[in-house]
Amino acid sequence: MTTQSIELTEAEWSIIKTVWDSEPCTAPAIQEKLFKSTGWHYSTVRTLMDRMAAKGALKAKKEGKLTIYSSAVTRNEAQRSELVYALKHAFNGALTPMVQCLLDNNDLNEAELAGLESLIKAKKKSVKK
Amino acid sequence: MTTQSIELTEAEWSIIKTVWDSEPCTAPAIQEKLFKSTGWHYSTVRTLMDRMAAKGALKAKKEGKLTIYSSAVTRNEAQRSELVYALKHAFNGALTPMVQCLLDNNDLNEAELAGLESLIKAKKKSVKK
DNA sequence: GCGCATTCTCTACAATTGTAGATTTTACCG
DNA sequence: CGGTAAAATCTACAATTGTAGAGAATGCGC
Repeated sequence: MTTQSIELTEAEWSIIKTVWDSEPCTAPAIQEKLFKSTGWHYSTVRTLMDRMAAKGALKAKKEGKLTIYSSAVTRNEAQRSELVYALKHAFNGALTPMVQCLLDNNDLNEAELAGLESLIKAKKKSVKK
Repeated sequence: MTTQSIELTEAEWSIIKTVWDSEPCTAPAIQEKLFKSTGWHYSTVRTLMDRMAAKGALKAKKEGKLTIYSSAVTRNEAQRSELVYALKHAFNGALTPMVQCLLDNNDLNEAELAGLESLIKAKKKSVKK
């Protein structure tokens, strides 16, 4: 299994997040949804989407005159790639310092911390098993 | 305080990590240290370092014919920027899912999980206070 | 003072990324 | 059928990123 890891650029993240929320979809639909936040015109969105299809982040299928897009990577895969990138480059692959940095730079309230704690507890259980 | 957040590219990460380990330093020194892993020639490293100085990631100071470089951002600041980037783009700013993804995609042993747990416990204490 | 090694400076160039205009095609409505 | 709106195609272009060569400057050792 070639865990092919697709790196997304900033603009591509905007696109794919919108696609995830409404796939299958057309470029005009994505453009419209993104216009308010980005101001991107149709050709911009379209170019981005075609490039993403070319690099395997989206799938494109022609249906009459329309091109229907859907995602080719799941949200989880994309998130994982992003984290792997950060982990490798910024933290030399060491996860604990990464979590440390996360905790130190976001002020979480007690409830959130408790939430994280139980995530870890759950994980411990599944590891032990 | 304008928390100016410097985004580093992949190549720039390699450079700045080497600089952190030996600053103040010269470009030839960095080039030599990186040659084995990257194969980069002097001009490549030099160009990267000058661009980084231009964008505020490094400081450069002329000393006779030599240019002495040092970092303009700390490791921690750079790490934080990288995480903020991932957090914003991939996780819409939600930290818990990010940690979840981290846990799910790296197989940690019990000891590491215990380590994370105590990080969180410690954080909880400092929040409460 | 001269040559040699070291370092610097300047320029270059291809690939990727962000952004979009101009023109063409398509298909539905009247 | 013919006009119009929607969508597509094609081309473009500036900025950034990765990569480096060619030639100039500097300064040390003899």
